Amino acid sequence: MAIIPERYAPPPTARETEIRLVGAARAYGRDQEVFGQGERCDFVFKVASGAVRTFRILADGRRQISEFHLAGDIFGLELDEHRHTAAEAIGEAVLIVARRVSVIAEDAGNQTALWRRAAADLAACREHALTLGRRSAAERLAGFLLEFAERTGADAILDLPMSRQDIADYLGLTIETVSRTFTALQAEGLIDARGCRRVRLIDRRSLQDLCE
Amino acid sequence: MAIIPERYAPPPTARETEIRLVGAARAYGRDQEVFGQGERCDFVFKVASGAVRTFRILADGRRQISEFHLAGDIFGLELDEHRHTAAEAIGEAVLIVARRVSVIAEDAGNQTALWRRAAADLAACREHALTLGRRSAAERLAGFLLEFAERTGADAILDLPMSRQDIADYLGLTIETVSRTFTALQAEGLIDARGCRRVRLIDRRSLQDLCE
DNA sequence: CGTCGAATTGAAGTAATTCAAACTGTGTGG
DNA sequence: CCACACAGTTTGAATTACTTCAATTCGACG
Repeated sequence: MAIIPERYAPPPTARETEIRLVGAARAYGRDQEVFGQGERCDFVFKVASGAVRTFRILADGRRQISEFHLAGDIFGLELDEHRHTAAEAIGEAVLIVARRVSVIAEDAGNQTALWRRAAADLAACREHALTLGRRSAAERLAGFLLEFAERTGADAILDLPMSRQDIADYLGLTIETVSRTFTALQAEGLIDARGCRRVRLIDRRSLQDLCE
Repeated sequence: MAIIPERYAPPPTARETEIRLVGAARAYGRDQEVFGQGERCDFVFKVASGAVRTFRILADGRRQISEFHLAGDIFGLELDEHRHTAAEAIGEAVLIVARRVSVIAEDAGNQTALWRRAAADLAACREHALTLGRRSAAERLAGFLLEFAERTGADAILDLPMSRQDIADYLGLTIETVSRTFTALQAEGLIDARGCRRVRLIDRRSLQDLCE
């Protein structure tokens, strides 16, 4: 098949695409549940401030964090009637809460935005799957730090809102392995971990190389 | 916040949702590339017969298969201008090839279908991430066999189109571990592997229990 | 029946886990 | 203001699930 290039406007990047979402603000405390697995999904959320984790858990408690949601991110919109994932505030957080029906029952423009959002999340999830399936602990952590830096637009100093346990459950590792890997990256001079929530990226290029 | 249940029509399940897709049929041979990572994504595909793998690869060749696409499945629709994933026919396959623009530049109805498809894929990808991050080899393989059985509507006998290497790269394992795990599941009487492409599910309940 | 790629099996090695102890830093009460 | 408590983190030692490397064995096809 001849692949014939054709022109179309480059789509806006993931996080620029705006879904119209109107609702009330609500404050959540540390580790407070936003919604649980199996609940009806009648609401959609947008992070006004703070951070949220969405995750799936197995019966024996093993947890896989799907995503961390930071200020500006929309989350909690699922296809199914009931939730496949759960969500909790990581620290103090303020969320905009909107009715699901007000978001999905809209015009074609919003439908397109909806699709863009899902497609961007899907691409990110596939990248995450590659990390979980095929990368080493050091590669996972390096990738996580760079991803976080990019998302927050941080220069070199990162203030991580999440605990080591959260990072471990995001990266498919144990808390001990995450901790040891932080230590190792520091020993190699790639990062400077000043306190467990603050990290300075020293050698970004080497971190990048780690993730290929 | 009071969670007020509200009624809305249950959405059709993932694979029922039809995206209008018109295009020409094209035959692919074993392991033939459908598209590569980085290529422009001007086309969308639907499997008429056979099976396709989509995957991401790292610079050193490590591969993570994102999905297996079977008859009726649509794939290859990405948000970005360039492909983040690659696709290859697993065996002989016939695909319907449609222009991307003919799919995304449509009415609200199709936009909704587009979103449903992406949302369903996203839910599946998150489940996959849970598997890759948190499940053991036996749990992964049991889950894979059950997922395949459900998707193909097979009663007990499965005819797997993909090799052990494909399964390994889908499950984030090595080919040897997959092979050993097949042997182990057989030894425990959960499956009967008659030839490496044909599997009979004997104790579905126990397989289900393995995945929780 | 022989060939060749794919799959299985075996033995040794290793990255990450598990279990356990020590440390750190932050908030609290004396 | 210091000592204490405690939750989170780091470090250490032992274990293990999975990988790696190396032979076989299987099975499809000429």
